[in-house]
Amino acid sequence: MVKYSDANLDAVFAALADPTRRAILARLSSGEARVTELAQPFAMSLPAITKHLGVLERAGLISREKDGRLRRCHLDAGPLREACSWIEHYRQFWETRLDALSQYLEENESKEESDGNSTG
Amino acid sequence: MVKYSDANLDAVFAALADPTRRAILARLSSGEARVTELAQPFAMSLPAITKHLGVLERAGLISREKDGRLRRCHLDAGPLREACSWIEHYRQFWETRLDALSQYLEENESKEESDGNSTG
DNA sequence: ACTATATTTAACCATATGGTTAAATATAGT
DNA sequence: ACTATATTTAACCATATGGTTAAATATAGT
Repeated sequence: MVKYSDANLDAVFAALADPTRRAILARLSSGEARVTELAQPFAMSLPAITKHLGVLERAGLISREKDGRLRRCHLDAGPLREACSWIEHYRQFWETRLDALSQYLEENESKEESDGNSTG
Repeated sequence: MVKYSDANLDAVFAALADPTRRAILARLSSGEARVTELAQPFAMSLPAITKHLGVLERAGLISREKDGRLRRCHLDAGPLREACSWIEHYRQFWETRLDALSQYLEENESKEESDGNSTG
């Protein structure tokens, strides 16, 4: 029953393709924050953050609410639903280990814990 | 227990941000295909497709196997796992309807079917 | 060897992206 | 009104992206 547009997916995935923006979303997942608060952890100018917020807002992932001279930003996770459902479609392909890479990663993850094998 | 690099997520999400590339992945999910086969549905030159395949390959989402003068491409869904798990992290935010947008969309979806309310 | 087919590479172009600094805007506090 | 603070806008820059056409490369088929 999905009726979202492809264009929306474009914007959402593009927004997620930047580590600064993912970090901003992560931050907002623990509650709303003002722009300066969001900017604080980054070695980047405020205008750069404003731009990132613009990208996130256009993707529908956050909204900004004016509150006096500051703007409170909060997470709008809605669009992540369609992104998730797009990716989920491929779940079988990494879960059933149809691809070698996934298998390789699996093995390495286990090795990290146990490491009892002298395969090398 | 995720240990993937951020850079990898960047590449994966960026790769997914293009409708042509998502369509290519969709196509490959029903079995491997040659470059010309993949190119066929698109009103776009072959070199453009080659570039898209390059982006997908660099993101680890496909691999190309040389087979005579043609190249068989196949899906490597592995990297989608981390992308999925990143997004899944936010699942609560759209499922518990903490955000107004998600709620709004929900309502509109139901309204499409029932439409018995005269709330306006 | 020659020709056709499959694909990539090179060179180019327009636009988008991610950053900067300086200036503008809006509100809060006096 | 003046000053400080929060944020955005404008102008700019370098690089990335997504496309093009023309040429190169590799293999298949004769």
